[in-house]
Amino acid sequence: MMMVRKSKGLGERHQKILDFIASYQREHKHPPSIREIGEDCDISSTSVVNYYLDQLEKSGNIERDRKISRGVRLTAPTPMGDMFRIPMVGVIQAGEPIPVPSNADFGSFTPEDSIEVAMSLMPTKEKGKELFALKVQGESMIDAMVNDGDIVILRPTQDARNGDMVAVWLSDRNETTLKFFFKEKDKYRLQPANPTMKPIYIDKSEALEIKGKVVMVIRKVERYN
Amino acid sequence: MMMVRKSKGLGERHQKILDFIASYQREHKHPPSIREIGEDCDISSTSVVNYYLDQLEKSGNIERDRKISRGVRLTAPTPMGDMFRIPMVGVIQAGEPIPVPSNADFGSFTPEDSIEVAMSLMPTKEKGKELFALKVQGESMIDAMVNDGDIVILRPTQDARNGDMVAVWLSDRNETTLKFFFKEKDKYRLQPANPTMKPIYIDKSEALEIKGKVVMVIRKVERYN
DNA sequence: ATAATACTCGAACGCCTGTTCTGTGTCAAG
DNA sequence: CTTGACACAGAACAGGCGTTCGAGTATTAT
Repeated sequence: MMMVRKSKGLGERHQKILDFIASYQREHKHPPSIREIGEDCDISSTSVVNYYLDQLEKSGNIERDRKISRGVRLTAPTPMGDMFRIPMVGVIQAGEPIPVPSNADFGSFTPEDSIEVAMSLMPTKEKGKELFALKVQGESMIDAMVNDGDIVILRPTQDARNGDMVAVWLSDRNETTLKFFFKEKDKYRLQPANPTMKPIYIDKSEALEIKGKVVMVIRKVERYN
Repeated sequence: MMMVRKSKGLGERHQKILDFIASYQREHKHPPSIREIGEDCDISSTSVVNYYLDQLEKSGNIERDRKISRGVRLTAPTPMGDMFRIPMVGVIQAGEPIPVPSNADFGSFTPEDSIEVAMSLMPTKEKGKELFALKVQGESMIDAMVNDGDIVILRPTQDARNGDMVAVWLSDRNETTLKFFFKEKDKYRLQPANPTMKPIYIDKSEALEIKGKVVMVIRKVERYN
């Protein structure tokens, strides 16, 4: 017959250490040292703290940077810092060209004119790319299911694959629009996102400038606050 | 005549240090040491790094925990921890009721079934509230400018003010819908977000269950990645 | 020119911290 | 009883790290 001393994987000691790391991190903005953990959890020896820390690492509750001071960090509750800052470079509306930022602009973003998006929300490996955001002005994009005030996040590009939602400038028509892009035999098909609406066709002779690929749309439904 | 050596507040050296701290933090999950900064920025003396760090602290670009190893952290680009974790409790579609989570559910969110939203994106003081997210299934919400696959974030509530976008369950019609809510003299007007579409009117005798107020809509336009 | 300021270097000091090793007591299995 | 895994203490070691000081050089103002 075999009896376990502590119920299962995590004993009371483990939990207390976990809690302490979390609260310490919140308060000090950086992780505690082994000795600080020991002090709080009434462990007089650093080796014992190390002992538990090893277990917590094996069980996946924490990560450790060995040899490095205060190299403990919680795994689960702290995926933080994983936010993406995207510069808000202007507005997008039917009658105006799309303001695509130059590469130089990406370095000097102004915190006020940018939005933050959690990385976990980002489509796969769109992360790390140069993205920019535009605020939709007017109701000219409703056929793309994008409303006035919405924020569209795009990645600058000149070409698109079939099925991509792109922002295009139709210089012949002097118009900016958001559509799904399909290249067909002798023309381009620009399909509205709203399935009840019909596509428009652009002859390949017509000027069609793809400005970017839409990565995300964010709609804040706040009202007079 | 007065010439400034470096353009304004931040010189090239300052900027490089700032950039390095940011990239190091991303890669190592913890801040660099003074010596590591010096190595990267071609500064041979730790005192010089300290010299610049002091300036960056005074100018408010970084925060320092003196005496503590790797106690540098960016202030501006790292308002981190300011993310909101919202439980994804299910799907919303025309033919199905809305799964509103019980209060107890909010505590035990599963990281996998939740999304993170930067607080700066949140409508004013929606922060700290109990919010939940639903994934839109089907194209039945297109009249609300919400497409298949979109994520709607709502705040549970039973009543709405005029102009709020609400998620309602019309039990008489056995239908879930997202509409702008207006209370009129003898009936409710449910206005589609798409301005080209007509509102529907619900008599006050009909059952109209408001399940929540829409706070945000997020559309990820990723395609087969 | 001269002085003040900004910037840079190198080295040494000393604390902080993670690591490791030895030793003790408990408890259950053989 | 012996064995061994487990939980813990204490001490010592070695390296990492922030701090400080003394000194030198360039740039700018007076």
